[in-house]
Amino acid sequence: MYSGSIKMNSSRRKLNDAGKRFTPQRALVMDIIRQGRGHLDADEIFRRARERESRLSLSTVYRTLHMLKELDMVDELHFGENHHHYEAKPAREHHHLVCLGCGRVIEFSYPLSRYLKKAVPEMKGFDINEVEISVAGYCDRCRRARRR
Amino acid sequence: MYSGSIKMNSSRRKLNDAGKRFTPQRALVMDIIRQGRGHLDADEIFRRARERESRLSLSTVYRTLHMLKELDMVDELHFGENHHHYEAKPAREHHHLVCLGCGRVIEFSYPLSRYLKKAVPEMKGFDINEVEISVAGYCDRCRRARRR
DNA sequence: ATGCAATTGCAAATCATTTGCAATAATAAT
DNA sequence: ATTATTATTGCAAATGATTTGCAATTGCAT
Ligand SMILES: [Mn+2]
Ligand SMILES: [Mn+2]
Ligand SMILES: [Zn+2]
Ligand SMILES: [Zn+2]
Repeated sequence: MYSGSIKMNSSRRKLNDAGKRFTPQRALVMDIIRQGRGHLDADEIFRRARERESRLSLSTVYRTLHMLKELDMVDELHFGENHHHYEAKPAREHHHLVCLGCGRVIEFSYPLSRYLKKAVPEMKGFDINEVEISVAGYCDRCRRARRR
Repeated sequence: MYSGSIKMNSSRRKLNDAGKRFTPQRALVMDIIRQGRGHLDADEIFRRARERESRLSLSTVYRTLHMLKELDMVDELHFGENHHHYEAKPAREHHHLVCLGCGRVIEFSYPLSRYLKKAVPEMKGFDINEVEISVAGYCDRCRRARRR
């Protein structure tokens, strides 16, 4: 199903340490998220996984995504749609611009959590688990095309 | 269904100007969002509206929310759940802390859009329509209760 | 008051995600 | 290596949120 890479053993380790089993379907989903360069939704992950392993079920994809989120190996992104997107946990904090015209997702890094802690009084005593900025608008290309 | 207030006439104006009709069900939904001090989800809006007008349908609530969002009279909030929340378009830009323990929503103001435009190079040429920060974590109270 | 398009309620449809369960397979123990 | 123990899987059916088709109703310009 999926043979191996540098990342694979460390993934197996992480799962096993958490009392989880390292299955081929989980390896496949992880691989697709990593190769997909983030921002895939559950169904897209499912479709791509299916090309490689046609017996895989959508429930397994969902269950795996849950688990990976739980283990902090993926982030779940919310683009204001009614489904989520997933990306491999990135090294540095970054956020996303989503173009309402073409759907393109542009990443930018911005250490929001740090700024918030400094700048926002309501933040005192609040223990941050997860911060997400999302910006919707029109990218360069689409903006040009549309004004007129 | 709903009689009137200072806001009502301006709402009627806004709708009519946009070629929309000012119906009692729309007035009711708007009123509930305003009184509810924001952060209600569609179903909660529906339940509250129903107490006052039992024939109102859930589709009408959804259709109205869509329209109000389109006309920029409400904001749709995404708390990382699989449904949305709504609040009357606020005067000043503010964002939300959501407590994973008790569900409480704490507001804070932070002019993110301004900062982003200054600080983020990817922002050049991007035309912002909507910016949302959401922070999930544990509030003061819950944090205390939980550690141990 | 009239006419007509916009809006409504209702039921059925759709979309995203979850769940129950019996069969299968990953790991730990032999 | 074999076996036993349980987590995991696939599948089908359930759920939750939102949307849609349609005939009946109603706002609003005339
Ligand atoms: Mn990203
Ligand atoms: Mn608010
Ligand atoms: Zn674009
Ligand atoms: Zn709390």
